[in-house]
Amino acid sequence: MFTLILGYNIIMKKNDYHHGNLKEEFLKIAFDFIAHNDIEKLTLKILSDATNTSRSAIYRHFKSKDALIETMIIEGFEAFDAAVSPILRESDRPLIDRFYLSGKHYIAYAQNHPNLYRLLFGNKYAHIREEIMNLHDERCSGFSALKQAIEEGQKSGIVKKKESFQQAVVVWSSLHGLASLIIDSFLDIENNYEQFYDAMFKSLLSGLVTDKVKLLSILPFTERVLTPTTDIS
Amino acid sequence: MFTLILGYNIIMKKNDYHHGNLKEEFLKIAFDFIAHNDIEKLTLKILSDATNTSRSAIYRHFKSKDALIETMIIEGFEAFDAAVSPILRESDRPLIDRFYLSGKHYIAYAQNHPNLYRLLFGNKYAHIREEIMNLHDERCSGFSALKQAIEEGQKSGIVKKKESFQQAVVVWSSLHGLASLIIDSFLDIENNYEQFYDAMFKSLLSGLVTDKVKLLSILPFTERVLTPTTDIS
DNA sequence: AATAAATGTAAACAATGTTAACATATAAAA
DNA sequence: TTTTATATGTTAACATTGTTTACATTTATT
Repeated sequence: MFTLILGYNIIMKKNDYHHGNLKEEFLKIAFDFIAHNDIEKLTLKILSDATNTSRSAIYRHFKSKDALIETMIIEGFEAFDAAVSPILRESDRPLIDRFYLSGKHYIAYAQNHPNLYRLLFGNKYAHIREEIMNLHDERCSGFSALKQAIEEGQKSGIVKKKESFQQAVVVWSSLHGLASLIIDSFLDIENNYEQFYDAMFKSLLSGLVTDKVKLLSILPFTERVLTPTTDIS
Repeated sequence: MFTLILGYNIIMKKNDYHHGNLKEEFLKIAFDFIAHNDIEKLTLKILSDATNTSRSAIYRHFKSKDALIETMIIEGFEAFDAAVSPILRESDRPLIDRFYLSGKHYIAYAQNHPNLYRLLFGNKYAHIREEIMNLHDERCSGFSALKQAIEEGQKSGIVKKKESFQQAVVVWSSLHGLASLIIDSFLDIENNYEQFYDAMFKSLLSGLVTDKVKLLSILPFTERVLTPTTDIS
């Protein structure tokens, strides 16, 4: 046992050997850290200090720092997916509403968890991400949910009958691009990103939807859900 | 003077003090390096080794590593801009062709210079980029060229009369997103990115262009320039 | 020719990820 | 229960990195 001093007062005593669940605690601290800091700033010292362990204790639970990051990426994708893709599968909701809402959740999640989003989709740990997943496996369920929703729209005559993979890439590119521009602060209108998303959604929709549906479905939906856009004509 | 040995032969003699133009040589080596390697792998040791100087020589020419990166960002944006935005200003070329070509150059430049693209638009050195430029100053001429081209289209009745800034953001987001997905290898069809770009361009166009132009201008242009898309209907 | 400025070097720092040798607590086997 | 193996923790040392300080040499200026 040793005495842990917090601030100026002796607060608690703590068994310094066999922490209990150090592995989970490392992960929790790491996720807490990137909630407010860039992933690049995360060091092993931060983790050992926060757990009152030695600098090499983490190597009993992760083979390397990269292995810790790998676990974070896996868990991160699960959390991201849970926030975005279930909406696409809500078959009782109108398809276009599902597109709109899941995209909105995509942007919102990126904005609320910028460091996690960069960890998942950025380049720094791409070598790790590439090892554990690709676009076509089931772990990337968000993309396949999008593709399936597009195919559902094709069957019901709402969506143009093109290659659904290509269509999904177009949609995803736009979302990823807007999310990236927002969180990497290219767009300085910070808390009003919705105007950009709505404008982008309208554009995407006009590219996706069949001509015969355009006049029927879009306009009522536009009035019902979208924020009004400034028409300067 | 000292003898520089390259390979097994004594090739040249070289004054080891006062190199001449070390600053430019550091930059050249750095740009050459990121042509084939990630910017994160660039170390000061690589630069000093390549110039046969000491590890601290670079501090006579740059205040810090970040200052070197800053210069690279400035010069990098100039090169990127020169490859993408002049097309938008070629007033003798049809506007839609200009949109199409400059976007294509955007994607191609990103694909051919992935590490430079990430340096310019990624998060790692965002703190440096933010210090030296923002979307609204003239150094970010690519964006304002896009915005101006959109406004030109509005005047001639081709482009919908909405907020041109918003429209430009939608276009840029899509390009940035697609470029990022390509260079961060989310799309494994490496050398056939054109199908994605063409699909995206069509989608963007249908969002930008006025209804009355849609049937007149797009279809001929589509047949003239775009690669045919697979229609699975 | 003397002096100042520019440009180079060498040596040392702290921070980082990592490993090796060692220590102790817990679980399993006797 | 005792013995032993395994899991988990510590300490000390490494090389690598960006950086600074003190010093050296070349070039430019007076």
